Amino acid sequence: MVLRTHYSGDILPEMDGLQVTLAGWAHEVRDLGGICFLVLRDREGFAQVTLVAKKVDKDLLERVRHLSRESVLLVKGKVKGEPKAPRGYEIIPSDVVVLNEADSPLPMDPTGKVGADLDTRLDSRFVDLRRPSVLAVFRIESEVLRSFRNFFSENGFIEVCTPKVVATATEGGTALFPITYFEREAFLNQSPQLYKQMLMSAGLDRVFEIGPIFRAEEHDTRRHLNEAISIDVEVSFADEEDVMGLLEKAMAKAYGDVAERCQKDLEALGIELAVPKTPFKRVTYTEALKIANEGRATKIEWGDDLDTEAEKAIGAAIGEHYFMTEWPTVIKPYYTQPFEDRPEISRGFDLMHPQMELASGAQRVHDPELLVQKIRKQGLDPDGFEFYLKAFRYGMPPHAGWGLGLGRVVLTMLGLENIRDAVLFPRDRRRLVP
RNA sequence: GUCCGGAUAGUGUAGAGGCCUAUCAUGAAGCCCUGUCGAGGCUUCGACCCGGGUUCGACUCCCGGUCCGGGCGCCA
Repeated sequence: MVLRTHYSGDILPEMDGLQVTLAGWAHEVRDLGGICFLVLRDREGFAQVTLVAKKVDKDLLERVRHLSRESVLLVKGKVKGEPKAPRGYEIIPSDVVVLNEADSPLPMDPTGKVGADLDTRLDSRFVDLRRPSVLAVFRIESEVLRSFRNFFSENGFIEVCTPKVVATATEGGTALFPITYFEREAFLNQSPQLYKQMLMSAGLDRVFEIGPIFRAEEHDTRRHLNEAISIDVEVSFADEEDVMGLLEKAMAKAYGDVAERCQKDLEALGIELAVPKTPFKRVTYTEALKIANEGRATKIEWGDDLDTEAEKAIGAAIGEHYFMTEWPTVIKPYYTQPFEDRPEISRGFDLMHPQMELASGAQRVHDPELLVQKIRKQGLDPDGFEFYLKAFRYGMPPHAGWGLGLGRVVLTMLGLENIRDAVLFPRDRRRLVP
């Protein structure tokens, strides 16, 4: 049985006289003596509950006056259209039921009158999220997810779920979290990459997955976490240009959907969202390197990965979303297809926001011989990849795909300062709780 | 990992050897108040991260630790 009849946001001044039951938290009590205002907060906003001393039951007034902030309440009463009240209405209560009392003092101030450090906020995330501007980020994130799912659905994709517990450090390179799997050692997967590819051999043709990835790197920055949500896509009989096209369309649609459907949340954040124009610019690695090396003391050599300074310089020069293409084959993973006529350059790409990398993808190697060769070249043992390589020997179509970080999409979309602001319960080098 | 900065009531802060019995806001408790909307007024409560050192005296200076923030690194 749902206790409430309406959210605060559902009520309009025209509903004057209607009997309603609201459920939520005691945001504030303003006692003026002869009149007392209780502000009830729920997910959709605030409702003012007005108690006039002379007209209301004495016990009820005393109870409301002594409510502890953030106690959970049921307010039964009548809607009264009232121009003096916020949003043009107030509730004249017949009863206020305390469902659960909140302790005092609170671990942080949910009204936002007094600030709190990010660390304090994350320690008490359940209170932090009671602030509309904090909740707004996650409603927008929900809309981004909805938008991507719709986009994939409209484009003939199958949504899949691949295992997060895996046997081997499949891709090499990045550090994995080891776990105990009965009597064996296992790992938390760093990417659904290999599984997506196997599903191409299976003939699923177009798949996407939205799920967690885990990286045991000891990075300590505003844009890295050890657990992240990846939006992963793989498409058969397609090349890198095809999947870049999908990615930029999906991104523009996500921005468009948020701009259209999350106006209240954007307002709460004070953001006017500009939808990026498609197609995004294509910048080759070689061109980007030229920009990065301008006026730089220690030049980056062709074939080296770009450091943070370079990424920022290029981002500043381009000023909008762009794809970085034609990466040197040596700095891309083994499953990245090299150009047939110029094997030193690959069909890998990154989707960049001026501030940071958002996604990375490629036309994949589908020839098993070449794949084995490239695995060896990367210093890895093909025997460990047998479960994966097997899928390439019995009819693997050419395919391409990408992986996009959800947190970074939200972070850059909303201009947040820290990836931790875009994740409900972030996991980093130090934080494992809550 | 490394460099820089920081740690003061529940929360956010001021104070830079004795002025500290530590500032302000918020909060909590109480009182006054009939239209508040960050209500207002009055009273009360509540704190110097840990360990060592320097000094007559340390919240303040020095050393070490822990934790936090930022930059970089690491990040197929």
